[in-house]
Amino acid sequence: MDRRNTIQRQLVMQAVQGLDHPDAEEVYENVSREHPNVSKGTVYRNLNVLAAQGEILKVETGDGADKFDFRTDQHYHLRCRVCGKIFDAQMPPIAPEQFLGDTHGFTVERHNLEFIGTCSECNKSGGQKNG
Amino acid sequence: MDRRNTIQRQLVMQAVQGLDHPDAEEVYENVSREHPNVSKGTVYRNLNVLAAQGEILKVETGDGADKFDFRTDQHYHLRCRVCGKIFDAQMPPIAPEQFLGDTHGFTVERHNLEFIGTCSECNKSGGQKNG
DNA sequence: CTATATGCAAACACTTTGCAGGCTC
DNA sequence: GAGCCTGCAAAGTGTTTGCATATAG
Repeated sequence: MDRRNTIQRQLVMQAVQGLDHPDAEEVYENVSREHPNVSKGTVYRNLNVLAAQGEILKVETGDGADKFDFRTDQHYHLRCRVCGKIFDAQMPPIAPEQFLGDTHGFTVERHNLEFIGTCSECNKSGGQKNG
Repeated sequence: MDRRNTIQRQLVMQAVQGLDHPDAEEVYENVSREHPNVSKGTVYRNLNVLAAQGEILKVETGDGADKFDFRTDQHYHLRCRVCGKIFDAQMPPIAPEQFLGDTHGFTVERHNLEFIGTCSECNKSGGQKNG
């Protein structure tokens, strides 16, 4: 766990902070713009390192590529099922564990709550998709 | 949308009903046991058709392969971050939308709530993993 | 009969990894 | 200067798809 503060790591961190729920590809493009020599493998590795350290959040949507979030406090997301974009939900953290019955030995560590639907952009363009 | 009730489709449906949150691979193995000629592509296609028709539920965990669920009523899952298995949560459906503020034009259609942690099996074997 | 479904294999999207050399501390 | 980190490219995992043929309705 003896981590080093490489240029590449800093660039990846800055990209995540400067973008809105980017995926690895978007982070790579953003970093590449100024530093074309940084490889995609390094971007993936650093995203994982930063997420493991808790400095960023990996958002596994199960719908295409994973997204990354500079907000690490407990919060929830809206996910558009048409374009896949993620938005922060305006909603306070809840304690759903209080409604949870017997878990049969399962130890709950955290929870995810996501709202699925269509974003305002996709609503406009009438872009529908089965769902 | 003129669907046909093929043997393969029925076999896939039965496999999902007979297994506990299987992924496509498990469904394929289960079907193959008695019908080795059924191809994996057909299993994937039918899982998607059945999910689109609402006869089964596709559970996108973002952690490895998608899982499938014969329960289609609103309910929640516990997901083990060590072995990836999914369990039904003992918890009534909630209406989190009532806590949700301005969505800026995003139309919410449904929500997912999942609890992440370690299952009783993995607790026993002391199988830890970063998390 | 005809459109939907199948089997097969190749292609796909996203992510991880082995290796030799480079850089941080 | 020890060992984490990088760039590159290849490999890995899970899923979709093009095509010719088969089959449900």
